[in-house]
Amino acid sequence: MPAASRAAKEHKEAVETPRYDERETRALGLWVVLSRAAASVSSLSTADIALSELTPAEFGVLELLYHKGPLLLGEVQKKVLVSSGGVTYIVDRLADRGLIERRLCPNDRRARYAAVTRKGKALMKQVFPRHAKAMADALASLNPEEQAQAHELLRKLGLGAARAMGPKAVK
Amino acid sequence: MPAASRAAKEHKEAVETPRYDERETRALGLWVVLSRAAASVSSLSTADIALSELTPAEFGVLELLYHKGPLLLGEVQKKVLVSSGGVTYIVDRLADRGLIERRLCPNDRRARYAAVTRKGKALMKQVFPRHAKAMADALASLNPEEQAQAHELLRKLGLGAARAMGPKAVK
DNA sequence: ACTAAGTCTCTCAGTGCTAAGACAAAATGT
DNA sequence: ACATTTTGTCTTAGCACTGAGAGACTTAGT
Repeated sequence: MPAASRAAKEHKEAVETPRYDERETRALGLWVVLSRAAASVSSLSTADIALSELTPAEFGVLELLYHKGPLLLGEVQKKVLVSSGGVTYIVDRLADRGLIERRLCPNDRRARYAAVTRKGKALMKQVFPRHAKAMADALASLNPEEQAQAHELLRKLGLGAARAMGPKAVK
Repeated sequence: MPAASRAAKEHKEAVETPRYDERETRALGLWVVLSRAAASVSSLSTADIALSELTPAEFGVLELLYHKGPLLLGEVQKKVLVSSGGVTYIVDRLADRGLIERRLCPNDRRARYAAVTRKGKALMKQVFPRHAKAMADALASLNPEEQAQAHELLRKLGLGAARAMGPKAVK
């Protein structure tokens, strides 16, 4: 963008946007419905997951490993957005129940893989389809077209917000 | 992803990826971007609120009382979606810091009002505008039109999900 | 009146998580 | 070769909640 037209645009906004806080009102309103929608859907998701005697975070890790195969704990952490201590805790619990197991990493003696056991696979095979259906039902108030629109908007929003918080990784 | 290439990709580690129907795939994908977007925006919100030495829940209660005036604790609970024990806890903390105070209810001796003190008002007066701006920035990757679309879709989604979980109040 | 049921707040034990730091191993620089 | 920095996981302490229940009070039914 040429400097001249940018300056023109800035001038224009400064002049023609007297109600500066309309932007904020709109944003706050959107943030309210966003967090409420997420909370409601999350509540349905959690309720379904609880039927399997798992917490959402446990389910998240188990499902991740089920669909992606064995992963290093650090990779798991990046995917599920939990602190490093949290990953250890969750993996401990799943391992105690025999649903996953830790494996040594041949190239790096600090690292550990987490891998779903046969028991874990059996559980997911039984539980995941029901969960998928529960989520489809939870979002059914939007028709496919609307879901596609929402998906695109939220993707954009999520990326923008993630960028805005900088590369601030979860520790 | 075409079924053929997915099958080829799976060959590596014997990961079982049964085919789910399109409705469920779409719903799961939407749920992922929804929760990620909410998490990112929430993270920005929390970071801003933390500058005032408040947790998000404390800020939520304080802001609610600031804008709506004194409310019974039960009313507060309904608005901020926290358990009854949580409301007591949060109100305790805000009251300890002198930002709000409890008041007797003339008509019902069980009930208590929570009301923002002068100190609490002063804090909000100083902090809220900055927070509003922070949220506007956090959502700025969507233009006003897109924000309006997202608002409408999320409102619909949230209402549908809330209805689906029945009148299951927070205890 | 009296009882039963409902409502409002608070208590308390328990939980899933975070943050900070410790430790070991690996990568990088010198 | 060695020192430094970085990386990957685990440990520990602590926190912001939740859930179940109790006590105090009100309301409704008889």
